[in-house]
Amino acid sequence: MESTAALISTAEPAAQEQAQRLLRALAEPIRLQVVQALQHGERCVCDLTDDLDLAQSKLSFHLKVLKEAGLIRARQEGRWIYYRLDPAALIALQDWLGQLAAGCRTPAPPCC
Amino acid sequence: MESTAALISTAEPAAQEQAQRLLRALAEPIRLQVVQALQHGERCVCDLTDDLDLAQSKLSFHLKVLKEAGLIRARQEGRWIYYRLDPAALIALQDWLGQLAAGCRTPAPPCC
DNA sequence: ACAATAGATCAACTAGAGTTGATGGAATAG
DNA sequence: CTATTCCATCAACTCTAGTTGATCTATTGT
Repeated sequence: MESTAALISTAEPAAQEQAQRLLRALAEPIRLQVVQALQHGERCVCDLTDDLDLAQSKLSFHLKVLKEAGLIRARQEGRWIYYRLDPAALIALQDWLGQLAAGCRTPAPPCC
Repeated sequence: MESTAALISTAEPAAQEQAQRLLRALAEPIRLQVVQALQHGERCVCDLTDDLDLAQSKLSFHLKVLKEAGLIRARQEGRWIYYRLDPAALIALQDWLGQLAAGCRTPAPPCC
């Protein structure tokens, strides 16, 4: 499960797929809170359950989604598991949005 | 329904709300296709139904979601309605992601 | 006025994502 | 070894978001 962050472009279909995965992962209230909670550094799951006042099972579910999307990474230390954001994923999505925004400055085509 | 694109910041709760709305709107396959189809300029609904091979009702539903999120804008001309991307919304989301990415460079705090 | 076309809206249905509570595995403490 | 803590996983349930087909409004053409 390595980072595919670099090759994002609105043209390539693989890029669209990655953008989609990142967007779907981020587009959920709890997962957005998790991402914000990780904004300033690593947190273990027990910290996050306290911070966000979530059932452990629920948090674990959302962490898995974020991890599979490539947005966060896990590191085990003793019996704790520390999660952290992967900036590359965020930047990849940022670039993808930038390309979209850049594109819509061109003149409109005629219709029908 | 004016643009609130400018005031996005990961700190403010209003910013989180806007980011959430934009993310939820983009995180759907058909809506992502619509956004891509609008990438290079305005299109009317009839063009989009052809381009994406969608039922008119279905497309209309997704256009409404995108519009309510502030990602697209509509313009009527005769009996056609032209939709276009709002670059400000894309850029706002882009900035929001940039702040997240910038934050996760700080050192990790201790746990438990 | 009438017919035709573009597009929005609505109600009923469907499917998938998220929730919940319980169980299981791994690491540590005693 | 046993008990405990941290976390992942699973099955059953719930609920919201998207789909579908029909209907409604507005605009244009004849």
